[in-house]
Amino acid sequence: MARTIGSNGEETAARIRACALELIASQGFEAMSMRGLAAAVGVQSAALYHHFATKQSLLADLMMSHMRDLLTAWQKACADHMAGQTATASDRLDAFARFHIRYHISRPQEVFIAYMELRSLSPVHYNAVSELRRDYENLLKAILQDGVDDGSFQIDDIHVTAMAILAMLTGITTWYRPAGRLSASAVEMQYAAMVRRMAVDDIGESMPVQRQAKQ
Amino acid sequence: MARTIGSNGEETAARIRACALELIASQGFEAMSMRGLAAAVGVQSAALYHHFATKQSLLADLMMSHMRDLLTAWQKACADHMAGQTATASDRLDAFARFHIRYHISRPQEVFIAYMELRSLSPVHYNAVSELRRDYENLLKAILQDGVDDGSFQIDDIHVTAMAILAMLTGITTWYRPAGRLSASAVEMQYAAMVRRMAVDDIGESMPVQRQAKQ
DNA sequence: CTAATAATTTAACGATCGATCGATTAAATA
DNA sequence: TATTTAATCGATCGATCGTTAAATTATTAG
Repeated sequence: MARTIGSNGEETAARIRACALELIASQGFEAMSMRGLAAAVGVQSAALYHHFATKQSLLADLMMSHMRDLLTAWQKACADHMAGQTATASDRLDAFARFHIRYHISRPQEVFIAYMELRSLSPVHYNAVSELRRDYENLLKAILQDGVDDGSFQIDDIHVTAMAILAMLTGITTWYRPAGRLSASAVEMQYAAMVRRMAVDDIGESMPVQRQAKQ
Repeated sequence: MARTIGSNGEETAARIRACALELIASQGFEAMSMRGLAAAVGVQSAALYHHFATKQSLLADLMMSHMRDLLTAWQKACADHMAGQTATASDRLDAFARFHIRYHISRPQEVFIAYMELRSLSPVHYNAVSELRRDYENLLKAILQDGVDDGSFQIDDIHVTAMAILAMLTGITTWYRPAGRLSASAVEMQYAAMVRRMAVDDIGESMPVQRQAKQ
């Protein structure tokens, strides 16, 4: 026999993925040609098809990987930060916001593609990615619901608030640059504060249950 | 002589623009072919070049028109709503948010294209569109700055807050559907409330100037 | 009615697209 | 070493891309 697994093929596949991320993020999926991708990898275009069946399946692979990594990273962040102990809804919302910001700032290309190239996916792949995205959105919604149930959050509509928070946070990648005026941690802090304000209405006259004052 | 101006050409150009909006919004600019656009208009592809020099200039035309219409509409909304009289920063922020939501909800395709196809523009057109976009962002920033100056807003960073608000509001177009669970006015009300919370920190202990309680 | 011009069609150019084929190279097992 | 198979290359397929040139139709001024 010969080359069983992981000799050189996985390394090339990884390089293809990395180059595809860069090219798709900068040019868009439709604008990226397989020949251009092959040239960036340093290989002939035919070699790409040894690792990915079609251009479409390459995009699906990238987006599914991103969503799975995101969900896994959040599980790990949960396990790390609050090992065993139960946290308040406010703390969990804060942790979620900070996690989302950090993760998205550290992977701008994957995030950009995941939100921009949904329409380039075939219906089957679109549904698969959408399902994972819904899972992620539901994580935030569950936190918001808990906060509403125990009276610590004042929210009109869970879905609307969740969409607003996610759009606001994900939008960071459209303007944030590591070499810019603000550090990543400063951005994280400010956005986390805004998320808190969106869920907790600290207005004097309209207060329901007893308040646990954050910060 | 013959057909001087606006006989039939402008009508066709308008139909081209309308079909292009739909196709670009659903497929993306790169994925839309000039032949496909011509078929949607009900004309041969060569006829498109009588009205637009290139595919690129068609996109630039759509995006520039959108940005100009947006800025004009805001000026008109200002003139209508607060004729002559000076409004508080809080009222102006509320008006801006509601205007932005209404305008974007009523033109989902233009908005989607304006935010998604920036990278498909040539450098020259990109700079021109970016300039108009910066003008629009500065309208919001000026309101925020006024509110900070007179003590009615509690904001860490004007730029960050403006980016957050715009991302949050513009994101509405990614999930809102006219036939959906929520009416446009309900969405407008909820988002306007969230914007107010983001600018005005109604927390009890950290209060500076006297408060004008909204709503 | 005629001349001029706007608007559109027919036909095609060169380029590039995603994808495929068979041949070739490289590595690892038996 | 012989054999097997992963990996890549060189060449190319048919389709489609944006765009153009020339011919044709439609419209209006003079």
